[in-house]
Amino acid sequence: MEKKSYKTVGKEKMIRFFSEHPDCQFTAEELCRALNGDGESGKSSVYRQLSELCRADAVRKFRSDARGGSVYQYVATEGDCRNHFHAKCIRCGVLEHLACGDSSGFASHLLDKHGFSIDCGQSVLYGVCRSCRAELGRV
Amino acid sequence: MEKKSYKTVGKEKMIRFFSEHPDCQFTAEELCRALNGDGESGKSSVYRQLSELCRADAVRKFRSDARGGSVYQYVATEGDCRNHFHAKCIRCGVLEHLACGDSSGFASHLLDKHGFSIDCGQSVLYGVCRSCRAELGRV
DNA sequence: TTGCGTGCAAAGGTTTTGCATGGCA
DNA sequence: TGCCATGCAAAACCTTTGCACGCAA
Repeated sequence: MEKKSYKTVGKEKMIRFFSEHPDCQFTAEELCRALNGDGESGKSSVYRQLSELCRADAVRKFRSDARGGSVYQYVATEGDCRNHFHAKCIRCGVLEHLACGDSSGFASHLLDKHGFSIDCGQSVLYGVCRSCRAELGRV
Repeated sequence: MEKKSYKTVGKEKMIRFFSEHPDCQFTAEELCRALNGDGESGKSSVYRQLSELCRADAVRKFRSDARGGSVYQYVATEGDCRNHFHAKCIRCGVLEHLACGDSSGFASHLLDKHGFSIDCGQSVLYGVCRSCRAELGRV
């Protein structure tokens, strides 16, 4: 049994914002600010829209290890991101899609040798990206 | 500049409790109960001890996906864990240390080909472990 | 008109912080 | 004796829930 759903400006604004920033992660508060101007109004609506989008697999929720909250990211091409790892720079925040052979090879190795079936969508590697390493001189 | 540190019974009890349960994860509330008998006294001390142990890399903090809290797990071999990946089962919570050649090989590949310097300590791969896959039948 | 979406406020849970007291060195 | 660790309470924080109103269909 499907539930009815109305098309509202709030929902559309969130989906548009997400689709315009496919590789970025946002906290709920950042989304409130981006969608409503100030940061106070409409928190509950943002949370309700987010949980609905998560249920529909259009957005993925990550628990941010840094601080107590969560971050949300658009799932642009659904099937795609499920099959490769992601590396997130802890300095500039960029998210890189590791869609290369070695990435999937490593996943196969984990499954074959360790019996571990990785959920790539949830698995984010943290480190420092190339350009930030250049800025820092050396890591 | 090092900070002084006193050896107290509270700290010792926590470290002993953790070392007696090396592969288990506990919420802050569970630790309060285990260390103090009841569940109410000494919450703040438990949190302070935990954050100190996390800073010392003796305990690792994971955000529990179920509800808003975190779980804490003892890190048996301290320095080692900085040089290999970890895979955490999203079903049973077990943490596997991927201290094999392919693991470090993948890290080298990320550095050489993608310019990405991974911080293994922060990078946890999420998936389903061997025994849970067996229980589930198939994944 | 129906009932879903919204905004506001309040509640819920987890973690942090302030402050006075107690205990280690 | 100095100062770190503790316990308690209060605050901060993120998220969920209740309720009345507005708006889509």
